Amino acid sequence: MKGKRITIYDIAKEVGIAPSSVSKALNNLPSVSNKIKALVKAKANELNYKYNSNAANLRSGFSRTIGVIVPKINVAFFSNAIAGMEEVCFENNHGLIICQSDESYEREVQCIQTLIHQNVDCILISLSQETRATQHLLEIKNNQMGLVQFDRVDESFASHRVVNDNSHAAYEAVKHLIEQGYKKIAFLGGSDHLTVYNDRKQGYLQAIKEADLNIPYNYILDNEFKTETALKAATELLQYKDPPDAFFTVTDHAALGVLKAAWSLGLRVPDEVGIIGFSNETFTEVTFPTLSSVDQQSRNLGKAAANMYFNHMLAAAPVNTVAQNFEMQVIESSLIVRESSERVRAM
Amino acid sequence: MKGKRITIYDIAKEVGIAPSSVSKALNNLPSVSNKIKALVKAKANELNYKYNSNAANLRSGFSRTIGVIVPKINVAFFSNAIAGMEEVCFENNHGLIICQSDESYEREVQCIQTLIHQNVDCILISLSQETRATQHLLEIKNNQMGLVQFDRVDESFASHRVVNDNSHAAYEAVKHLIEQGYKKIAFLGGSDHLTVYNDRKQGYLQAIKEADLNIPYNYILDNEFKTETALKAATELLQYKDPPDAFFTVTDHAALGVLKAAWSLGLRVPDEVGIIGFSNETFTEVTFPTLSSVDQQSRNLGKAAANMYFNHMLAAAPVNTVAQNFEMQVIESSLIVRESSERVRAM
DNA sequence: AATTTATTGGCAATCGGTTTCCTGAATTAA
DNA sequence: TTAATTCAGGAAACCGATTGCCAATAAATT
Repeated sequence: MKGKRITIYDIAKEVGIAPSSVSKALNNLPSVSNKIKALVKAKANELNYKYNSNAANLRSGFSRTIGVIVPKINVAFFSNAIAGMEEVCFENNHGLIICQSDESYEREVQCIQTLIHQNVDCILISLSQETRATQHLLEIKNNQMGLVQFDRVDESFASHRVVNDNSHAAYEAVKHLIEQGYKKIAFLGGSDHLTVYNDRKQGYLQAIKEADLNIPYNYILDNEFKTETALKAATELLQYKDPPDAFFTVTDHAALGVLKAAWSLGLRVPDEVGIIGFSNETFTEVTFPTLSSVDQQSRNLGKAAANMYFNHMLAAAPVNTVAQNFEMQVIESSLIVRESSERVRAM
Repeated sequence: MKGKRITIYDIAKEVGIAPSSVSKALNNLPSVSNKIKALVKAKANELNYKYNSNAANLRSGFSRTIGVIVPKINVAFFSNAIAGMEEVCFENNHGLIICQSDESYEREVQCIQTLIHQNVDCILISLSQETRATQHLLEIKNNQMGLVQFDRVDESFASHRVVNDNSHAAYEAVKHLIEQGYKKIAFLGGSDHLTVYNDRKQGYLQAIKEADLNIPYNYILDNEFKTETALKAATELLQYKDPPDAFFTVTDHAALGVLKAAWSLGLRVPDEVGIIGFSNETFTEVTFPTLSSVDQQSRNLGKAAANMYFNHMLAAAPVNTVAQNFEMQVIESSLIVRESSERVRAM
């Protein structure tokens, strides 16, 4: 740190008024005349003054910064969500600090510590795969900071939330498969302690039930959300004497695994095997055939999460801190029908 | 802001020593005994003390935070680079603030202002498409903050830099095409004021020249880095009476466009048309056929950019501020050969 | 035993805005 | 004209950690 930074004291001296008045002028407070305001602003500009948010934050208690913790920053869903958050923060003149837990509970706890030290005003978090406890979330609240859970949330922990309509989206997806004439629809799920995956499973089950389909129990698998494992699982299922004629998977990566399995077994998609994945990853548009998927509106979800803070927590006076009621927003997903699930009308 | 935050004063009172000693103990400074250190740390833990970085930063001048500005956060290359930076920052106990310029010069300037206000110690930046001037970069230096340009850099502006070996990588890619027997290799480039794209073009040209191939000038196009435009351009080129037999494109998206063009014209890839893209996007693995591409080691690049600060700027005493010599690191890319460029040995 | 040298810990200033309280002047009301 | 009310702007405390300097005690040296 070398060169002297321009401060409000420098401006005050130049203009010939008190530092406190400079502060008031720069913040457009009413107790200072327009003439002075203009003078101060002009001089600030002239001297190329940069206000020091550390100083301001220290005094005011607000950092005008919010933090976000995601499992993986380079997963399309999360990076899009972050892009949305960043947009909203920028509009509201707030900074955004990003941390990734790398799907580790321990890292997640560390991230929260870091953000507490940084004194962020609010934390937006999507839980890691490993996370079961919520002790660390409690600490956020103990430090008087805002908290918004998004996507991978713990429903038992009271806080504002933004989630997808996972169950309903899955229901629609499976219903679409049924409408296309598929009757033996297998399910490849995720870690079942994560509600996002579990909700998708419920949606699947509901659609199956409504259509009164008879699905063998071994068509319904958990923990098959990666390409490789899904490839293996699908290959096995498809070689049964009574194989599934369609797959609904909780991730696009799993859908890709199924596609590869069908391919290597010489089965035609969608004629002999229908496939729908989840998340609408970029690659779903370029596989052969292209993969149907559920689009989660991740960018909007991110915007909604950030707005949860700006609309419901920043302004809101902390009146009834005891009987708080938390907002819960559901972002609608939409089914993107591509080739892998649309049978040519040759029934 | 409600509940009182625990400060070093609280700890001091409880332990019965001065606040300054608490600070020294917590920072492991030598002028405090181990006994006191243990006492202080135990008490800090007990009281659940969180240190306030705003206060510390204000006094010390360092924020232990670095800022990164990228054109788009949700582009695989950048989100991976950011993931790498985040990792390095985390290891070094620094925060990372992320901003996106959205390919706009104006936004880029605003991002820099924001980061200056936040008082970050260093800014890592990859320039937007629109950016031509570097006035705003100068301001970073005027504010005594570190600056590292990465990927999309302005070579005329003196600063630390981390880039890919774009030219060489392109050269290798085109050489590979030539080795596969392609003779009429077209080039789809990017905005030519960006050195990254221009370097790739130079590498292409060099390989062409060395092989003494005769390429019609209209095979070499700029500003064709998106899927749609590349699709159109390739369709046109492929319908010439003397069409290209291969394409080298500066992005994978353009490569995808070419693939689609070949497809719709009924041309077989790689037999009749060879294709190599750039960036190794996720989707290159799942197209039909799969796309060869250049992997940029984006995560490593991000780590290198962040380490540039930790290794060369943080420790380095600002001795010869005038005759500074800037580090320039080149990250090696590697060619990933997939189906789209590997002709079955049927020559 | 006396004096020099280390070691340990405290005092107080400091970073740069923010905010409360207060004063003197200007405006309005009586 | 005098008293009451506004209003613009200033003085100073404050946020919480850091750090240079100093004092007191302990240790080492002669």
